[in-house]
Amino acid sequence: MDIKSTTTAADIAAHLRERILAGEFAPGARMHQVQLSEMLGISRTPIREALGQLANQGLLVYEPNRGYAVRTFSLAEIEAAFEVRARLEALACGLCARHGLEPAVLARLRACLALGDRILAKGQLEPEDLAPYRAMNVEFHETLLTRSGNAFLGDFVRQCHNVPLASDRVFVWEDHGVIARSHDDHHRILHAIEMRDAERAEALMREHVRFAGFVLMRMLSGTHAEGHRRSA
Amino acid sequence: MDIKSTTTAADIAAHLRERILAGEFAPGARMHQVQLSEMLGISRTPIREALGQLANQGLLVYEPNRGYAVRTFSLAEIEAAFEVRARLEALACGLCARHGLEPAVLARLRACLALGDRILAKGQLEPEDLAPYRAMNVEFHETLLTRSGNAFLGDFVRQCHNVPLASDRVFVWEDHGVIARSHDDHHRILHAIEMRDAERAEALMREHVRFAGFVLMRMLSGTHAEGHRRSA
DNA sequence: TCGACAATAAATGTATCCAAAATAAAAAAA
DNA sequence: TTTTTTTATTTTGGATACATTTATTGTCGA
Repeated sequence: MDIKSTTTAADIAAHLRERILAGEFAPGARMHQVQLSEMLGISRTPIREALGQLANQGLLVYEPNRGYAVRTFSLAEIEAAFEVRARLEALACGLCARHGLEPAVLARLRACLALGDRILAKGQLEPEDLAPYRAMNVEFHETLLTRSGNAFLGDFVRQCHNVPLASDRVFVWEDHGVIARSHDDHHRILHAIEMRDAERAEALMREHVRFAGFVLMRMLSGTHAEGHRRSA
Repeated sequence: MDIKSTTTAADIAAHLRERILAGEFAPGARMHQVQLSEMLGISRTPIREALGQLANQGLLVYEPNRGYAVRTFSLAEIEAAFEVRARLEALACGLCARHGLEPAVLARLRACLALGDRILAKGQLEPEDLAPYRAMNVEFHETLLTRSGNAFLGDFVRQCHNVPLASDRVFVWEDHGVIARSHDDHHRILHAIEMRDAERAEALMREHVRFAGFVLMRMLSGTHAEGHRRSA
């Protein structure tokens, strides 16, 4: 369970981050420094630095003289994270539409849409298609964030993105209808960007993220069945 | 130049943060660990932890094997920070209007407005009124952020708030007309919240912050001789 | 049996030491 | 003189040792 020999604090943080998001460290679990240092074969100093980074990224909580623990996110916090994401990704989208995107970037986004189309055209989501679709989805959103020209958006959205991942790992986006609807959003969003319609692109992305949040909340809470209204 | 004897890494980070925002460490300046440890009379270990925290908060930049340096913010980044702030504070404002605020909170906000009214009623901003007005302004915005019920908003906005402060020119809002207009915004914002008009509260706060950003950008991009360092 | 207090164990916080990398400086070659 | 190479110094990164705080547990007393 040791990591590669060239270990810097950032590497350790990334390593632990993966394992936390994978659910290997349960929410609320204490992150003992000596235990981790023995587990990874590294001294406590870089471990501490990595834990501090993760705490500042919001994945761990820290109490003085009591150490770090995996942060637990309430349902309300997950909802709050999606609310913020919706606004920030909408802003990124609007910025992209406003100042326009380079042809190469647009081509890459269109390629994302085409891949999603191919996967969804089967009418059913094969298990082996899940990872490619997720990667495509990440690239689509990340591209808009980075190409918005506003560096804060990406940083904050990534922090928000961790929240549901760290809370519970019992959700899979396997519902074909939900994904198809979400992917249709992508089409309309990119179209609005190409048309340089910032207002529309912004509104579409906001609802797109809010819809994802709604679906996730429904999966996590299990009972909320109230419909999610979408504006055209 | 030493700090209090009970020094934890968080204390050191706060201490350095103050001094960075006060302009004591110029943007781009390297933060030498041994130098800081001698300056503060503390060993390097907690210094390193504090620097890591500040870097994660976005006040410092870190390069492996080259250490930390005070981050420099371009004009575009300052503008970007205001753009994000505008959306996030608008969201906070809308949330407050949507779910309503407790009477005690509303009373506190009204007290803020009253204080601003008293200060502005003089027709001219006295130097001794600047600090109280600024404190009032901070309390007004912070209250809405914390009472929005969305913890991410406060965290992110505070990070954005550091950006213009960390630029090497910090300005005071000395123009009576600008402050009067800004304070009038406060009135209209609170009124919208009291009326539970979330849409309007959101739009007002968005424009309010954007206006502040616009004014600041004008000051920063114009002849920098007009600016005044923040007084201690 | 239950609670309070004390002693032990464990974990965190800090300081110091050593190694590796980077920067600066000095010497050698063109 | 300029460039390159080598050496020395500085600075950061990691490991270990010590101090302080917290948690656990065991004992005593009511």
